[in-house]
This record gives sequence, structure tokens and C-alpha cells, in this order.
Amino acid sequence: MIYGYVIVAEKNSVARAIASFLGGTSVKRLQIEGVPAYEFNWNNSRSLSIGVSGHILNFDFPKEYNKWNSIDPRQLFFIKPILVTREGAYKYIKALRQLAQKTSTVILALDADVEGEAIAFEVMRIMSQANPSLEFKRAWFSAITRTDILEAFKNFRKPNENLANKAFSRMIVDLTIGASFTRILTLSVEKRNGFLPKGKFLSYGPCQTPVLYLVVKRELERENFKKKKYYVLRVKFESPEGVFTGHATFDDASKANEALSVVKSIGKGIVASSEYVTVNIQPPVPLNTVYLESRGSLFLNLRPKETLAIAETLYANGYISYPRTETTRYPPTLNLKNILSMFSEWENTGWYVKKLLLKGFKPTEGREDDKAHPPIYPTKAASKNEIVRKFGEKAWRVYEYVARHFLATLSEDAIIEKQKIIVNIDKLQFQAEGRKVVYLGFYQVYPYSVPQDDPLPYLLKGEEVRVLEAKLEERTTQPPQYLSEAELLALMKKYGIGTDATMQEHIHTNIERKYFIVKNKRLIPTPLGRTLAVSLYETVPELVLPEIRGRMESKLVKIANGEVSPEELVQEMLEEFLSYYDKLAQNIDKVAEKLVEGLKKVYQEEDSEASHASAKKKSSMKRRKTTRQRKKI
DNA sequence: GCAAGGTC
Repeated sequence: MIYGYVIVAEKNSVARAIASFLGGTSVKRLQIEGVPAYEFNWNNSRSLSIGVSGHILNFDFPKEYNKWNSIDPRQLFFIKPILVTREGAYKYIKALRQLAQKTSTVILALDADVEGEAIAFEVMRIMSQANPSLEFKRAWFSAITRTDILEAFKNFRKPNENLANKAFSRMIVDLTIGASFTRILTLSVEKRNGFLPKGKFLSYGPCQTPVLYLVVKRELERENFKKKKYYVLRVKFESPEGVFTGHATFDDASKANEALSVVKSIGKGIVASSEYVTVNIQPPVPLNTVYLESRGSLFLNLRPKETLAIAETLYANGYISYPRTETTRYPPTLNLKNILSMFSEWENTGWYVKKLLLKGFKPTEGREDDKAHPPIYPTKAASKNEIVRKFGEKAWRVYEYVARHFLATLSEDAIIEKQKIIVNIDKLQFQAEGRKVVYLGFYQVYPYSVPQDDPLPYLLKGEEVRVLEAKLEERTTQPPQYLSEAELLALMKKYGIGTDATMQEHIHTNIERKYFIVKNKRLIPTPLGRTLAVSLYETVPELVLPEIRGRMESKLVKIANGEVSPEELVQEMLEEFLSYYDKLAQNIDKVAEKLVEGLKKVYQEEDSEASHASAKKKSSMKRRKTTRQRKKI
């Protein structure tokens, strides 16, 4: 035996961290089959840690069932998927097999969640094939900090097959229903020669399709919205303390006009009530992935997919912590003061940081905890120059946001005075609302949505105010806007569609499939996406309703709790979806007919748009050419 | 050519 212990982590960064926490200065870096690994002394023996890259194995159907044209998609419900090696994962298998020969004890240091447990079972499967006498121990830690790691390596657990089986069952169910529904939809339009370009298909998925439904639902709500006229009477009042504007709303034009003449003829009003209430605005809770993505969309003008990609780069280069996390509370073992101290000379916030360090601070705390990763926080203070030079301007936006969000979570509340005055003129009531910022608090370092002063004068009940001006405005109620990405992310979270790491992908998949587009930060269905969502809803609503994913999840939890066997539950879930499949299959002609229409619109329009765009491009190129030539002369 | 979930 060469190694007393071989430690397998879910990713390289964790393998490296474990080595440094356990091995101190004895760590030696090496490569096994091209995979980075770390040798060190621990527990009186030479040990080695290595990271895989998430899952190593995946489910797929046996080859003969992947011939779309000769296999009835319905058959997939009766075929057991097999485990295959993931693309690019073979080097990890080779490395693990090699290490299996060089130790007798393997410590499974994967993330503390069901996916991590599933990966642990993949590792065990691979390694025990190479060496059946291996002993496996599970290290369970909820943060990659020295304290948590040392604690986890004192008290090992047993691998928990129920947890792993929950993940494996989800994989099997998702593959089966995804593949069967995607195939029946795709084949139905292909049979009709339905404008589907080569290599494209019509996909269905238990996450992507409910996401589409949410986007389409909003479009239908807009269309069904009944606009209504209403009337706002705005009155400018003068008091000894200052001028302010109150308003009253009417549904009816004649009543509004009547009110206007009353206001004009009386010409003054009495303060019926006045309120000046201070309220605290709490700083945001510690940052998780979905919140970062939604703030990216709202404040930084970045798409969720882009935000996450940038965050990953910043993480890989040591500027921020691991960006895929649900957690919104700092683990007690994270040294916030050390991180804060790094920022005492940063971007004009130095004075603020020094004040916090001097006065002391208490971090905000959210409710979510994925038990695997801490919230996202900066791990290094870096200048704008440095970040822009290395990763570009967009990366600076993300880094600066992470840093400022972190500082905000340690900051004091902002204090706002909310103001409200009601003025009576005869029997009419006019309301005025205002606000005054009393103390900026965390907004001093978090300049993204700073409340603005819009104060009212300080008046007492019974005071008389004079009418300076009265204006009647006709307005129309407006339909809701198309969904924004930030709203969609919030809805996905509410319904439990996708995970922190995958939500942006489900949005992206729909865009890729031409089911909806993003325009001015709003999500607009294409005729194809709309047809798909509507016709599925009309045939089998269960396939598109957003609750579907949450219901699957709560069933799968029973596997993790050991209340039901995975085989039994997978069988039950597949039977349910088979009945949906049969319902859809009965109506597939009708559905396909509509889908062909949608495809026609999407792909033909794209063609004409593309030729349009290329013509435009050509002419602009011509223009550029001429200006360049001019410059030369 | 399918999904969703890890990770890069």
C-alpha cells in the first residue's frame, strides 16, 4: 500500500482545500491520468486527495433503443436505462482505478447533498471493481473551512444508499419522460415534413416545459387583459411648510369632472390626517446563486447564464467563493472579520470598512441552507483595473456586486421616514405620499437601489391648505408586462423547478429551442413555444403545470427517507407519465398540426430575417469600407 | 437527436 488514505472530492478545489487543511505544509501536487491530485501526511500516513468533476456516470438507454425512427417512444417506459461513462469522465475512472490498487481505505469527501451521495456511489462502484476489498468511509461537511473539514475527518459516516438512490431515481425518471415525450413530439412533425431543420428537435422536459408554460401564461394574461379607463385628479396644495401634491382616483368621468369643479370652487382643504413613520430597511441576506443571477439581470444588465459563467471564472481564479449555492446564512466557522479586513483599502469603501471593524457588526441571516456550500462572498480584494484587465468589464460588474453585497450583509439597516397626508375638500379625499431618507446605512456601500428623497411638508391634523392647481388626467389600466428573467427565476424557485446551478440553463434551453426569446430583458414566447405550451396544456395539463416538478420532488424524498424502495417509486412515477403519454398519443395529430404551423412561422421568419440581416450587414460593411478608404486618403 | 443534475 502506498497511501494510508485516498480521499475523493467532488471537485478539484475541494481536494486541494482538504489537502491543505489536513496536510499543512507537507502538500505535494501531482497528476494522475491528467487529473490533479495532492499528496500529504495525515494521521501518521501518506495520504492523497483527488477531485472528480461532478458525476462520472450517467444513465442512457441501451444503443438499440436510441434509434428514433425504428423504436416506438412508448417502449422507453419499459426499458431500464443503463449506466454509461460521461463524456470527458474517462480520465477520472482511470485515475480512480489506479488509486484503488494503492490503498485499502477510501474517504468519500463529496458534497453533503443527494447528488454528492450519488457521486460517492459512482466512485465506490468504479473503485471496488478494481479492488473489491476496499473500505469506504464518508466525510460529511457543510462548509469548506478548516474547522468543518477537520471535524468531518474525525467522525466518519457510512455512505447512505437511500440518498444516492433518490438522485439515481430522478435521473431515470427524467431521462425516460424527457426522451419519450421529446421523441413523440419531434417524430410527429417530422412525419409531416414540418419545417424542422436537420439536427433540430422539439424537446420536452419536466423543468424546461413548465418554465415555458410560465412565460406563455403571462402572454395569455396580457392578451386577456381588459383595459379600463380611470381618472386621476391631481391637486397641488400650498401650506406654510411647503408645497405638495395629492391625488384621488375615479372610475367614472362625470364624477371626476364633478370633483374637479368642487376643488376649484372651494379652493382649499383641511388636513384630515398626517403620518410620519420611520421604518428600517434591512440589508440583503447573504448571497446565493439565484439571487446573484436575478440582481445581475436587474442591476448589472447581465443575463443569468452570463452572470453564472463570470462568477465561475472569478471563483476558479480565487476572487470569490464557490458560486453554486442555495445557502443564505454564513456558517459560524467562516471568519467574516478576516474577509472584511481585506476590504479596508478597497474602492473608496475603506473608511466604511474601518468603521465596521471598529464598531463591530452582525451579519444578516437568511433561511436557506443547502448544507454543502456557504453563501457567495469575495475571497480577495481586487481593484477594478485588475479585474477588468484579466477578465473584462462585465466581470468587474459581477465581482463588485459580490463584494458590495458582502459588505452590505454586515452593515446597519437604512432608515426611511414614510410620509402620508390626507386632505379633505368637502367630501373628497386626496392622498399624498412621500419619503425621506433618515440614514443610508448599508446603501453607503450598496449603491444599486438607493431610495430617493421625495419629502412632504410636516403638517398637523386640522391645518388648512390652499389649492394651487388641479388637473384631471385620463389614464388606462395596463396589462402585466411580459415576464422578466428575475421574475421567472423567482417563480422557478417558488415552484421548485431546477436547482441553483441549473435554473439559468432551463431558461437557456427554451431560447435554444426557439420556444421564447429575450427582448429588453423580457421573455416573449415564439409562435412555436406558445403552440407547444398551449396544445400540451389542452391535451394533458399535468405535463406543463409548474407544480409538476415539486410533486416529483416530494415523491422522491420518500426514497431518501427510506419510506419506499427506489424501484417501486420509479415504477409508480413512470406509470403516471405513461398515462399522460397515452393521452398525448391519442391526440398527437391535432397537436402536430399546430406545431407545424408554429415551426413554419419560427423557421421561415428566421430565414427571411436572416437574409434581411445579411443584406443589412453587407450594406453597413460597404459603408464602413468607404469611411475607411476615406480615412486612408 | 431526448432530461436534469453534477462540474469547467
